Amino acid sequence: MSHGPDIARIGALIGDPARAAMLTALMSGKALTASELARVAGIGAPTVSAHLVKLTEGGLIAVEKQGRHRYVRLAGAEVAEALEALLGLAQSRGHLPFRPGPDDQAMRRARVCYDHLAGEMGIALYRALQAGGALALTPDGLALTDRGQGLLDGLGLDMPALMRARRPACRTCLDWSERTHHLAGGAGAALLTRFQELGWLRPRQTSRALRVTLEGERELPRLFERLGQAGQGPPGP
Amino acid sequence: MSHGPDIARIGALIGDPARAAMLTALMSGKALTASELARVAGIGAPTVSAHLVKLTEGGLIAVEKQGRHRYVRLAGAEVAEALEALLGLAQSRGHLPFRPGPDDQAMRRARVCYDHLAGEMGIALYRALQAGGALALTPDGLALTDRGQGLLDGLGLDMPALMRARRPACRTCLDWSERTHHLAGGAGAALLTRFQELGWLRPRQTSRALRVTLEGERELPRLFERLGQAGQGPPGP
DNA sequence: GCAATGTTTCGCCCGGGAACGAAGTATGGA
DNA sequence: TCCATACTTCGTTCCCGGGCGAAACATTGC
Repeated sequence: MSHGPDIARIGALIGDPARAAMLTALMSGKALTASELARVAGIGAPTVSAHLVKLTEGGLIAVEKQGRHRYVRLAGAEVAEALEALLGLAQSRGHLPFRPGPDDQAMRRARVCYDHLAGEMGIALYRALQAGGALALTPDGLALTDRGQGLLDGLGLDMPALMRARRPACRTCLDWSERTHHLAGGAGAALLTRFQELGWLRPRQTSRALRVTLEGERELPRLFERLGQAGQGPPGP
Repeated sequence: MSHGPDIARIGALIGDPARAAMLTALMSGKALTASELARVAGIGAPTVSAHLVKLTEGGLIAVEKQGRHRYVRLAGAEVAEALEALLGLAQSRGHLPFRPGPDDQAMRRARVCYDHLAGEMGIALYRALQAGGALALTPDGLALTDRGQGLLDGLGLDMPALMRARRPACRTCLDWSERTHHLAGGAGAALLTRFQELGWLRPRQTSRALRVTLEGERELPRLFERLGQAGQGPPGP
C-alpha cells in the first residue's frame, strides 16, 4: 500500500532503549568496544552481542574486529545525521529526561556530533564562516568559497586532501540543542580534529561533551571573530 | 547514563509497521481520518485508535475532531523533516520493499513532502531558484534574496503574508529519492500550492505522488529555465 | 426518536523479542 | 602451556505490546 522505504525497520532498531543508548553513545564518533557499550546501555554482554548483530544487519553500525576486542562505530555520516534529526525531534517534543545537570550544560556548550563540532561552539563556528564569506550555495549544495579555502588553509588544514576526498567538504547538520544548523562534512570533521590538535578542545571519557580548555576559551572566540571579519568586503545580498 | 533527548521513545513510535505506514501516509500533508488510516495500515479500527493515542502523546501527530470524523495530520514540519531523514536512511540502507513499479516512478518524479514539493521536480525547482540567485545564506539560515522575492511575487505568491509569517520562508529538506536537498519552509509550501492552483500538478487519491499535468509538463521546465536565467547578472562568489 | 456511521473502550489472546546464566570459542599475556 | 579477558551461542524465562471482537459511545441524517 504505502510506498517508499521501510521506515519501520529502522525505527524499531532505534526504538529499543538499550540500542538507543548505544547509538547515542556512538554519536561521540569514537569507536567503542562491546563491553563499553554494555556499560553505557546498562545491560549484559550477551544482550549487547545480540543487539550488535541487529544493528549491523540494519546497516546502522560497522563493526571491526581487532584482536580480542570488537570496535563498533556508526556506519556513516548519514546515520549520524538521521540520529541527530531524531534527537532534535525528541528534544522539541519534550521527550527529554532532562534535569539540566552539569553534563547537560557542557553538552550544550560544545560536543561531538559524530565527527564534527556541535553545540554553541559549533553554531558560532558556522556563523563565523558564513559571515566571513567562506561558504556559498551551489547547485550541488554547500561549498567552500576560495576565501573559505584560504581561511581554512591558514588554520593548518590539509586542503588538498580535503578537496580531493570523495566526501563533500561542507554539509549542514541540525543541531538539536541550538535548533539551528552547524557545519558537518569533511571540513567540519577536519576543523574539529584541528581544534583538538591545537589543544583548544578536549574529549571526555564519559560523554560526547567536549571540554573547552583555557586556551580554547581564549582562542576560539578570537578565531571566530577573525573569520567573521574576513568577509568585510562584498557581503552577500 | 547517556545524556540527551530520549530518542528511543520516538524510535519505538515509528518502529511499529502499522504506525510507520500511517505516518508515511500522512507525509502527503493531507489530514486523514482514522478509518482511512486503518485502510492504509491494514488494521482494524480499534487498533488504529490505540495507535492514535500513542502518536498523539508522543507529539508526532495532531488530531482534530470534526463531527463524527477524526482528522489526523502530522504535528508539524519538524516531524515531517525527521521522517524524511529516516526515509533517506532507510532508502540508503537498502531497507526498501522496492519493486520499481509505476507508482514508485511517479513518486520519484514528483511528490508531496508534507506541504512542499519533492522528487525530481522539487530538486529542479530548488536548483533553478539557486541558479537564479533567489536564495542566500544568512547567519539565520537560508533566506530569500530581493530578487528571489521578486521572482516569487511574479509567480503570484502572496509575499507580504509569506514574509510576515512566523514560519521561516526557506528551509531545506533532505530528498530521499534524489539524495539532495529541496526547498521546504513557507515558500516551499506556497509554491506547491501555487503549482496546484495553476493546474500544473494534481494530487492523487492513493499516494503522495503528484500527477504532472500536460500543462505542467510544458510550463514547469519553462519556469525553471526562466528562474535559473534570472541570475545572469552578479552570480555569487 | 431511530437507524447508520465513525470511533473508543474493554477484555482477551498471542507472538516477538529483550534479558540473563551457563557454557563455548577466540585472543593475548605470563 | 595455562589462565584471564572479550565476546558469542544456546537455551530459557518473561513481559510488553499489537491485534481483534464485542459492546459502548458519539454524531449525523432521516
